[in-house]
Amino acid sequence: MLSKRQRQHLIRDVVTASRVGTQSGLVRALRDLGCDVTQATISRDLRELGVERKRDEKGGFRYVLGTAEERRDPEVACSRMLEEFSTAVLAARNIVLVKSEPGTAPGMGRVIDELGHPDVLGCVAGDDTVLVVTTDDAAARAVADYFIGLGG
Amino acid sequence: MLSKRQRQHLIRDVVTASRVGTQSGLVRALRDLGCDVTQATISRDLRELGVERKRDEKGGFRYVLGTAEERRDPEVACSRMLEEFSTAVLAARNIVLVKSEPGTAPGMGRVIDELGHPDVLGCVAGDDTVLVVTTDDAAARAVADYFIGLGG
DNA sequence: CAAGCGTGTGTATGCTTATGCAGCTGATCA
DNA sequence: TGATCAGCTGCATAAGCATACACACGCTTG
Repeated sequence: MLSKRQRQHLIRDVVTASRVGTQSGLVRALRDLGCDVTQATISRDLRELGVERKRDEKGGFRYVLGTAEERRDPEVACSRMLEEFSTAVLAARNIVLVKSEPGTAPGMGRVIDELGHPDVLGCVAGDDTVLVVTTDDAAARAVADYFIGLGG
Repeated sequence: MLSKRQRQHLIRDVVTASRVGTQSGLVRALRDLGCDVTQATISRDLRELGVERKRDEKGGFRYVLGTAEERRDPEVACSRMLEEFSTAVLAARNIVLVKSEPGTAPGMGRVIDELGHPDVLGCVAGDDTVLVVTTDDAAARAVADYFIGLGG
């Protein structure tokens, strides 16, 4: 008998590697890998792992690992993104410019949108720059400071 | 009897505004709003709308609108958003202004971004307005016409 | 008009997932 | 040691969702 932790790890692997879309399918897959367990347990495991069931492109179902972003508080997500990828945060007039590693700006823009910050009107992400438009000049400075505080 | 389109619009509203987590709950909510329909139809509607069922923070379920990038065809997504939520599309210089129902602009902006239209440099979404910046004046007119064709 | 087709819907039902309950196991503590 | 408790699991079943089928309606075409 595998431990709960091992089993859940296995579930992650199976879900990542194959296209299983039902819990009974998962039960079978796990049995083939030497882990005998029932659907009820799988149900609870999937919940604990944050695995989601989505439609795939052909209309069938598929379990997928929840993305990091979906699991987190938006502010935490934003904080991590800023810590990891931002290279500069500047305020200019009512615009905040967030410079980031090449290719990371769209994701950065997304988490910034997710924040739902009241002073942020919206943002435009290029490849390595996010332009955040705020309500006014003071708001831009405040938002920039906020981003810097978050890890930018 | 409401049209399918109206009903689906209503479903979006209900899903956005309240925390309904079952299809029968949705059936009740819609009945209260004067739309009599069965669970089977809701099931099909949710699929067509790309609505997802997720755990909320307290362990219960909740339906949520899928994000733009999770939908298959960006043009279809954009078209739906425009049809349902836009109230005006205007071109001014190299800017296209898309006016929309209050609160819908951020979503609208996202699907417009998703389009990856070559003449669109980026956009900024407020609460009920999306500002789309295009390469030049002619592009703005072309893009505005394109949006109008899509259902704006 | 009639036939044929596509779309939308409800009904009934099957499929899938969630969960109450009880039993087991291992840890802790007096 | 025995009592107690928490965590994990399976079983049985409830809750919830998807869909095959049949029918109705509107459109098109000959």
